[in-house]
Amino acid sequence: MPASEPFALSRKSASSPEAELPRTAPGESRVSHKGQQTKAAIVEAALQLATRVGLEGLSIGVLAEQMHMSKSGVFAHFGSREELQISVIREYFHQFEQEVFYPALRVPRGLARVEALFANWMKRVAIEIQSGCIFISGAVEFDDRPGAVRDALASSVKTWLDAMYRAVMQAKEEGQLGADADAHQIAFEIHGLILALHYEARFLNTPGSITRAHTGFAHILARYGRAALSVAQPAAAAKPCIPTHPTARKT
Amino acid sequence: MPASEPFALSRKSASSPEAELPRTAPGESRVSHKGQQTKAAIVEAALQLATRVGLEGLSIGVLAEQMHMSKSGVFAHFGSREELQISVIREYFHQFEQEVFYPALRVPRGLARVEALFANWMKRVAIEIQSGCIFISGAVEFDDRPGAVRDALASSVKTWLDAMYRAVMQAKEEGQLGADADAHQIAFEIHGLILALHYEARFLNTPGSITRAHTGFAHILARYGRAALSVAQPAAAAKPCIPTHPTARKT
DNA sequence: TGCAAAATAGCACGACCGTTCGTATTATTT
DNA sequence: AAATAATACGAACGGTCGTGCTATTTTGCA
Repeated sequence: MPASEPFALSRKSASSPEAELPRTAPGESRVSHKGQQTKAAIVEAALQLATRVGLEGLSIGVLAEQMHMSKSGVFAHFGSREELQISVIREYFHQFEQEVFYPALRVPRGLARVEALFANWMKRVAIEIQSGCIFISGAVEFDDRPGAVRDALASSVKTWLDAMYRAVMQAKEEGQLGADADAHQIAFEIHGLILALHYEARFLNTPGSITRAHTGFAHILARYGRAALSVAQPAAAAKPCIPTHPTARKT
Repeated sequence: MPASEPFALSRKSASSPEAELPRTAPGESRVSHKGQQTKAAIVEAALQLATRVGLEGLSIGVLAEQMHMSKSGVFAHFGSREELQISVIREYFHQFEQEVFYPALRVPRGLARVEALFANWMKRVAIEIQSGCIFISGAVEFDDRPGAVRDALASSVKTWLDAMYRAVMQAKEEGQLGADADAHQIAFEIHGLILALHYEARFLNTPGSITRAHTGFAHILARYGRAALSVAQPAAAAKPCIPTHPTARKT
């Protein structure tokens, strides 16, 4: 199981809105699920650890003592450090999917969905200003290091960026963006806003970064068609549909 | 010598256009300069190494064997790994200054200088797509790790970003940008373009990234005032004044 | 309840790390 | 030329890391 291709996000159907615990429902129930439980717990702890210290800084020893387990006990679940790192990436991608991508699918395709995707993305990054983001730290750690980890990382990121691109493309097809709009260019500029936000807010502690990212997004939309109203209405977000709205945030 | 504050870039005067070798001219000529020579050579090699593996990946052992020296011999020049890392940051900042900042000062202040700064910055990042950039990797490695290294890194980056901001501010003061232009916002968006270029070109190998960064910059300028002509003329750059011009590059 | 299998612990290994220390080899000055 | 300081070396220390073994415990099913 080379674990390279992405795990979903390309399949629009994707019914399951919430499926956390190990599958106990269907046919196969042979082996004990105790192992899968603790493995899931380990991955969860590893993800939390990796967001702070990076995938490279992720150490089995530290992870073990945090889990109140022995090093070898933790190690046995993965067989190698690489496999642990890949499991973390897979888990992170899954959370990203659930928090950012799927909720935006409930918004009609077009500009509204693009705005929902961005709003959800921003919401996540705003949290990651404290914790860190392994898609960003991982890119730096593995940009010169070929291997399975880099492949899993790159394919995950590409899958997400491509989803963003497709949403922009749909908005263009629906005539909401003007025929001259370059969807790849737009996706690139949006990506830049997210990266600048992460850099300036997390590393430099520059105040007002969140607002600037939102403003930058409005600028991008304002360049094409009559997207005037969209500037003030970032559209629906995740579950609780928090009224949280930008244009004035602390950090 | 805590080595925290930036090293120049804030002083506009800054006569010396080229001062490489140790100062043998003025009064103090006391100690031998053999040590300083090899130390400079070590720092140079360390910088080259750090751009590829990061400041955290920089190992004294590897550096030593690359210099055909013993570990302790290399170590003695710095006294600690931290001091080595800080020396690397200082050297990188100095090179950045020479290649990006000072050449743009020979261009008249205003929009032209902003374009020159960006053009020079892009030229450097285009090279760093292969080698890496310690301002970017360092931000990821030290965003959660307080200390002297982080301080040196952050102050260097801030100094440069502030220089960019001041250039935009001057363009605004000269009426070339429109009174509604937010200089901080513009600097933020430019920073995002550079970061997106680095991410997509270096990590994802996305073709066309360089062109997209240039296009994004043109979009930013086009939003304010009648900067139509400026889109096609990125202005003077470094020494050789290479005719290199964007709008069509491979990577 | 008993038993195979899965899960975990314990231990040791080799590799690499930054750092220290005593000493030898140079360079520079007197 | 002798005296002295600056450089460099080599070996070793304590530490952390991932990983490979072999026991031991725990789990789930008959």
